[in-house]
Amino acid sequence: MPTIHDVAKQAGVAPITVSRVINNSGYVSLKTRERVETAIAALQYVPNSLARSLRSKQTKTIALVLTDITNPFFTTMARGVEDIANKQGFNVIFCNTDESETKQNNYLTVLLQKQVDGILLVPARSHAEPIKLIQSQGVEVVILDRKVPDVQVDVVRCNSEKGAQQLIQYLIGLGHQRIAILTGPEGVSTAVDRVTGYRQALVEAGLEVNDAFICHGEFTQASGYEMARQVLSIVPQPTAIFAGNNFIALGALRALRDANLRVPEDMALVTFDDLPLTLVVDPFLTVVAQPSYEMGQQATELLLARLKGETFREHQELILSTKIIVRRSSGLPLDGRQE
Amino acid sequence: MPTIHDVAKQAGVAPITVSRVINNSGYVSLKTRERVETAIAALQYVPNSLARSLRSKQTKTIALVLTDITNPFFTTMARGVEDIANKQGFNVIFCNTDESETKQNNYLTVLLQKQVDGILLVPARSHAEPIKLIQSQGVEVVILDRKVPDVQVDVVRCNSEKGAQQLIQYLIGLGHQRIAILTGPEGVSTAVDRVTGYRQALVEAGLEVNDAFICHGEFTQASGYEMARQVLSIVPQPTAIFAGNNFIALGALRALRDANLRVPEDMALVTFDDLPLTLVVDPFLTVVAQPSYEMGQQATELLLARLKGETFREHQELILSTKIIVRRSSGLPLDGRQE
DNA sequence: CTGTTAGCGCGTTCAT
DNA sequence: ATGAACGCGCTAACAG
Repeated sequence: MPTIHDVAKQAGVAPITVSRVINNSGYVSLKTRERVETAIAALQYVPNSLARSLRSKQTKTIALVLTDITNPFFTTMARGVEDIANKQGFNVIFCNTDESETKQNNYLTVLLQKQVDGILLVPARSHAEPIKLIQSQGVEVVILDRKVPDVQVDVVRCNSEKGAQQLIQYLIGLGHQRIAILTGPEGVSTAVDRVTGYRQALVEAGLEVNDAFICHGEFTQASGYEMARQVLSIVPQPTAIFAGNNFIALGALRALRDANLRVPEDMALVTFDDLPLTLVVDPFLTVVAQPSYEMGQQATELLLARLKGETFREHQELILSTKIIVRRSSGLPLDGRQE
Repeated sequence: MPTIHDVAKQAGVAPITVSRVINNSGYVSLKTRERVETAIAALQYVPNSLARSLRSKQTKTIALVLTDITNPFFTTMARGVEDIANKQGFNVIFCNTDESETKQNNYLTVLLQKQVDGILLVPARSHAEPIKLIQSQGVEVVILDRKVPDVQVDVVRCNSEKGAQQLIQYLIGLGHQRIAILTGPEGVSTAVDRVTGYRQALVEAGLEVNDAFICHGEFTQASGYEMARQVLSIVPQPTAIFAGNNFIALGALRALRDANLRVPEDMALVTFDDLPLTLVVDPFLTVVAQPSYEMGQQATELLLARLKGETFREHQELILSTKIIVRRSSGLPLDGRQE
């Protein structure tokens, strides 16, 4: 492959001049520029960004490390990240950890070796060490979607506690008293916070909290299915189910269908996170929607601002607001039902 | 950040010795190795893979360039790629082109600059140039899912023509005579091939091909919705709809629901590609399933074999077989219907 | 506006 | 079993 030297020789200039043309840096006369560009085209020259980055100390690349690339919540977030990054001349590397901290840490190591300028991290677990590792290498990092204790770092997320609380308040308002919650692992902040919000809503309404109605599993359809079966076996059954994310909701929906329970007539179902496929799922789901695209955008802007040298700023926690979207799956007030 | 020199100094050895320890290459005495490893840990040394790759001429990284990262068909494929690549010590960079050739070509340029060892490409359009560009830079490439004319290259895909033909044969067997096909852009081989298979099945059954029943759009829900509305306005209406991919099927399903048509009682619906969410979609869809995970695996193995120097082999086209999965959406034989 | 010098961090080559 | 010298391809810093 041709190098910058070959181009320089062909154009009859010094390598640095070629460099200036490529990067639009410094002064180059129009005539020289044209000769260089001709040579570049003739040789099909492609700059080696490894060499460039080694010298310039920046890769113009950031990474987004997320936990489930099959979930539209995260792919939408990824779009937000990519759009902002590209606009500012940065490339994005996507890494999928499958909610595994081991996979996550392997990726982080690779990314540090590759000298990415910054990392956007949806942490698989609430541990500070991986974040501190990144920071110790002088690489900027912003945490997305979840919070992590005991570490100074920028965070962009939504308020899971409040979102859950409001959703449960809504269900209580419809007359529900036995509400089950099916959510993610205990080591993940969003899963835990949603339970906290759930408890608060019940307590403030003077309702009893039944621990059997609180299920921790995975943020997957399969786990949602299992957890739903589990709570359905409780006597007396809940009258409503709150799914901790969109995939859990889909799994729960299947379990309800298999149990010949109609939604919402026999069981109300609500969830966190909207799904693009939500409009083919019957019944349409009542959800707490999080602005995932904006979360990606904001986190990226924060990261890039730091890369531009705004390191003097305090670390900040940006909390975006959620929105309840009421659709059919939450049903009508219970008193209106004929049982 | 510490470099290999810092580690060497700390351990009282030459940099090259540290290199040997890191890469497990050459002879290093156990004692020296231990001293070096202690120094690495103490300094929190992370090797710079830019420098390493610049020197060694390989990045141990391949890229997967695909057209829609929100589609489970492709994310499943991505898993297949990643699993094989990681097993062989390679990292994977994922790039999403949104079916845009412009985006695709931008990514290809970036990837070549980053000196990836190989590229797996789901081409956005049937043009040979992007592929020839990659090859001209001495980078290995394998084409996935779609075929491209006028270029010598490895391809891993399914037989869209045959899959479509079989599916339509099945519908004809049920008694359908007016079947509409809603598929992707005319510039994409899979979209075109599915139409070809559709035509063949009709012709061989002695049925007339009505061009109004052939719709090209995008491989998206929105486009599926629009195309479905369009064919529903034709008099006489089709009795069955064949969606060119899973997202088109979901869009069509919504359109049918909005038009108060029941599936399959009023209209049969079949599609290419299975969906993990298929089990929450009502009714369950009859599909031609493609082994997307295996496609990713096979393509990666082919690519890595080439990277290991098996360049002498002829370029090959690997065609994996599809499978018809009959579920409820295709309905019963038409004669059995009461109309 | 253009060029010279030097070096980013690492691994290949050859020597000891 | 270990090390010295060199260069991968590029650009920062300085000179002119």
